[in-house]
Amino acid sequence: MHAIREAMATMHKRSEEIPPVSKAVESLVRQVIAQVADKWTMLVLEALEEHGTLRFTECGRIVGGISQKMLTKTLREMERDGLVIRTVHPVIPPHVDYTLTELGRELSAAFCGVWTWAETYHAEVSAARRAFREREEG
Amino acid sequence: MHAIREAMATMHKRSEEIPPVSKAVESLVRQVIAQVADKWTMLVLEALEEHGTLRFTECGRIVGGISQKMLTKTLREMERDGLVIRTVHPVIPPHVDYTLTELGRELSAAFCGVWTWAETYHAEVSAARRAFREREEG
DNA sequence: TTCGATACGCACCAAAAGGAGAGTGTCGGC
DNA sequence: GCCGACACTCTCCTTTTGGTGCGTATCGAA
Repeated sequence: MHAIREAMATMHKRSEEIPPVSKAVESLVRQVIAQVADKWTMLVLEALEEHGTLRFTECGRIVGGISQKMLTKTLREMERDGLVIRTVHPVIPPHVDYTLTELGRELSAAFCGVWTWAETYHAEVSAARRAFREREEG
Repeated sequence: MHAIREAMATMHKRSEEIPPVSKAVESLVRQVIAQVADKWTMLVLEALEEHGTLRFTECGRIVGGISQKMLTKTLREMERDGLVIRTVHPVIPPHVDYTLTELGRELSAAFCGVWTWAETYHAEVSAARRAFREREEG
């Protein structure tokens, strides 16, 4: 918080010509990015994009390696941000469906480039990491 | 770990026709994604893409709200993953330059869609969040 | 009658993320 | 002679992330 205020103060000092509106928008964009650029969010987004409507346990199984706690949290945040719709069927045993909204589908499409990048360059990243480790050690 | 092994076992059971190679690749891709889909990494990537070569303090100022500790860590990880090149000029006071590699520039381009999404839809996200809060409280 | 299935909530705990502030080393300017 | 500049590192602290395991409600099946 202190750091943010300091940064704000610094920005204020040296950005007299930049309109103050962009600052508020940028802050919002950053906030949205920070919540959306999350490992689990990306994985759940992918799962829902690929499989359409999913139930809680099913979603967890497809994502893989996620605990119930994190799955609940991630889905709740996505629901709150308007990325998924949660539909409760009041039957027994309980039945809850999760589906992407249009907003969620748009975000999934936006992340597509990152997935492609990772698929294309993961070998290069591995190589860079090996080279770095050898440089440090050798 | 247990959850992962369970998921693996489940996957194995129901994916006899899927080649096992894709599993290793997917694991790598996920690992890369998890490290790259980070708030600070995205912000530093943006700063370097927009401003070209940057020095340490300069980079921190442009990103805004990042502590030295996190800036150091983020830049080191990006260097390790082959996203930036760190050039030390042995002068006094010290002078260190950070520049994106081709890999980094590609990733930055890949993230472009997410930035555009955030800029386009941040108002919708805010609205969804307000609606959610009212639903919960009211 | 007890068990399993579903979609969680809650409590407890470990690890990681992240911030604040102090220290470092050397030089040139005041 | 002391301060500031730069690019950090180190320590201490709080907050967040994430995992594990237990509890819950209800019904139908064994």
